[in-house]
Amino acid sequence: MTAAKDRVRLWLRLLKVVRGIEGELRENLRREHNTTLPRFDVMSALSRHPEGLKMSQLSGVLRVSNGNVTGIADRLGEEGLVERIAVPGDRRATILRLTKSGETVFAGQAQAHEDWIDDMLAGVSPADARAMAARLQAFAAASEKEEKETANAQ
Amino acid sequence: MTAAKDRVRLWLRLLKVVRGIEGELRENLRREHNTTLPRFDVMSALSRHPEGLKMSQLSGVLRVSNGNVTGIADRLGEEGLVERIAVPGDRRATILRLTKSGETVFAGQAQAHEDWIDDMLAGVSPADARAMAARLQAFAAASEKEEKETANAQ
DNA sequence: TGATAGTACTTCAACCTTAAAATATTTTTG
DNA sequence: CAAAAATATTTTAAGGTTGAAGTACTATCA
Repeated sequence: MTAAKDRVRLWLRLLKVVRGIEGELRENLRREHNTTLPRFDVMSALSRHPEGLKMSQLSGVLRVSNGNVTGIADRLGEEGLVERIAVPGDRRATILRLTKSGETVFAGQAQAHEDWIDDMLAGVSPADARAMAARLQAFAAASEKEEKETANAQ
Repeated sequence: MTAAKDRVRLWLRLLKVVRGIEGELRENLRREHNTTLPRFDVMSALSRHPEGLKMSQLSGVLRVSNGNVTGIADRLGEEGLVERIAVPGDRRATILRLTKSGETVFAGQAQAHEDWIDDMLAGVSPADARAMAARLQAFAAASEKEEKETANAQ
């Protein structure tokens, strides 16, 4: 009975902490780098795939809708930070990748991001950080597994 | 040096888990209750204050912008779930509160919300939930304290 | 091969979100 | 008291987000 209440309380705390950090990141990105968290997320994903990602792969790894990525890619493209590249052999698909300029700009943002997080989570020891990350990883893995099984059962 | 990387990894995991749960909640709210998370959040805050909250108090407790609450209140108002009430003695302010209908509707949503969370976090024991919630609470308190001191120092 | 199903992406309408500007009112203060 | 500062809310412009509909292309298979 109370178990549910305990879990809800945990969820609300989790949400509050994450939203707080997210808000501060958003504000820092805007103020110091004139960008947004979604743009940062897209560039971050692309930076981990120097050869680029198809639009659909990108929305897959970011877990956002297809149409969403279209708009962000458009705006990043206008600023010359990313470019769309045709996929040989499939005229439906497009690959998005960072431009040289995009790589340079992102490098600066990524370093700042790491510093901000390190600062905000300074109260968490590296050991605790690793322990919690491992727990969360286990939880996320279990959730995904269950999701798949549910999907298969349909 | 690695401390920063450990903390960033923790942050990314945290973000992933919270976004996953948030996404599922959003989808459930839409599918089963024809509403959204922001609307649920507003009604939840109001349900904890049966006498209503001023618009500014509401944006304060939800930690969102003023203009944001205006729009959500408008839409909830159109459906008769909340009502704006004049504040005697201050014609600038408005109090927002749940209508009878809003209370009834929210009661159903809140129960479903609790069930969903309990289900999604079933893998977390009540003891673990309490322990983590306490940690997060301490972290949030420390962050807020620091924020205040920084503000005062200016 | 040619209809049909499937895939990749974009567009659309509706809503959420913010920061900044605008409006209206109250409080402070010279 | 009148001007100025502060407060409470709304409006606005720009962007983010979704699910669904639309467009274009590719794959299947009868």
